Amino acid sequence: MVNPVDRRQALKDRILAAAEARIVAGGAATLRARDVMADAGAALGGLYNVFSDLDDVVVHVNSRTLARLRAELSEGVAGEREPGRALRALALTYLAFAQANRSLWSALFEYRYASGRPMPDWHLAEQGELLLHIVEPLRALRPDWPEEMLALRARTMFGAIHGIVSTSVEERFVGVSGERLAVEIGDFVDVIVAGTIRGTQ
Amino acid sequence: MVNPVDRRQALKDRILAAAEARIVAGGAATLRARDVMADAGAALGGLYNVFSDLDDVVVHVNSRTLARLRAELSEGVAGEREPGRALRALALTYLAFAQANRSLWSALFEYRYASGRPMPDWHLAEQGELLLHIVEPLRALRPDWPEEMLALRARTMFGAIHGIVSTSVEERFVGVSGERLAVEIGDFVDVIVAGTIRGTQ
DNA sequence: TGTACATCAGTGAACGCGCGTTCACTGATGTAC
DNA sequence: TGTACATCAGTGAACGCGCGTTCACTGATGTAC
Repeated sequence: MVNPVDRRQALKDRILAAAEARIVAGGAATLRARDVMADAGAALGGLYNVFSDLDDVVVHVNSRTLARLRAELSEGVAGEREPGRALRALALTYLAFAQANRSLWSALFEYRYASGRPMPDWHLAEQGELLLHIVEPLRALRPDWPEEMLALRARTMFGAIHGIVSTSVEERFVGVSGERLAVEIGDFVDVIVAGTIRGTQ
Repeated sequence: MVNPVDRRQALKDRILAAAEARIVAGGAATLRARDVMADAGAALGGLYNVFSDLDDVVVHVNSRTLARLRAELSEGVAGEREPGRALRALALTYLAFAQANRSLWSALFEYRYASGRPMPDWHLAEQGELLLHIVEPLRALRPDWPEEMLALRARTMFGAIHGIVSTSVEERFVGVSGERLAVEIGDFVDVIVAGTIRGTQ
């Protein structure tokens, strides 16, 4: 009756949904194979039929989170014709996403494989595509820059905004209200943009 | 002959030195009580005579790392009378420290207690003092700002530089040579400083 | 100086348990004739 | 349509082990007399 490929996919989806809910509730570090499979309504061993191991499950959850983030970033800049405003919108959307998805966002950037294996290349490549969202408006701002320079500056901007956001999400140092932080990040981006336009090289 | 308080302190020091070396070699996540105590030349149980648990050892290593970092930051700005140059020096010193102490630096900012307990307050307070290094030149730049504003901006600057540095140290996205990164961060700080002087509020 | 006793830092074998992963089994589904 | 057989997704009890932490013990050191 039911296509076995569909059944398999359905199980995968249920596992990912369960794992995602568990990460939202308690963070990736406390994720347990037993809990996930119980929530997914399948036997423990079933996990290893459709994923290579528990780390693999987390990476796939991260991949989904990343896709959602990228979709929200695209939506966030939609309609911003002025590149400076687009960069501002990206940063603020990034902040809003991190605040609204604390645990999933942390898992995306802090989770490490057990035994120090590196993350799989396909997922690192996905993460790298985050920079494309920044490169575009940056190119509009500085059409004179070569591709390499654009990539480097996009990386720097991402790092800076990511750092400010994570300092806040992890509640390091003084607490700041969400609104005040948004203003702070907005001003910050404006300063960078002004400096980028002015800059000569 | 030997003062028991000294002996105790000597054991503590040996444990911290051993733990530090292990973290340097393999990161805090792979730190094992057995390895540390073997390296320290003492029995496994001895750890619990002088520290409350293994997490406690890591926090004390982090505390030492932080002290070294702060010392290097102080040294890095020494003699910089111009506040803009001082901020630049702080950022570049921070980068150099992170590059020269990858694992210890990661442990300092990424390590989490098992079972999700929060870090002890005394250590969070120590971390908070990092901001003081930034507040000082910032105040010289903008004597008109109230204390609160200085604290907020210091936090933002720290987050931004920390984010750029960690993006690099964790080797996320495109690789960049150390020298190129230093130039990038230097330029970045200059832009922020220029914007800070110009800014009105 | 010598003897008996008290203290307690230091020891390391043993405990305990959490948890990822395996694997022999089963039963539902599909296929051949 | 019916029967025998093959397949394989799905099962879950059991394995195995890594490792933090404990605790009854010991022996070196200090103290009293």
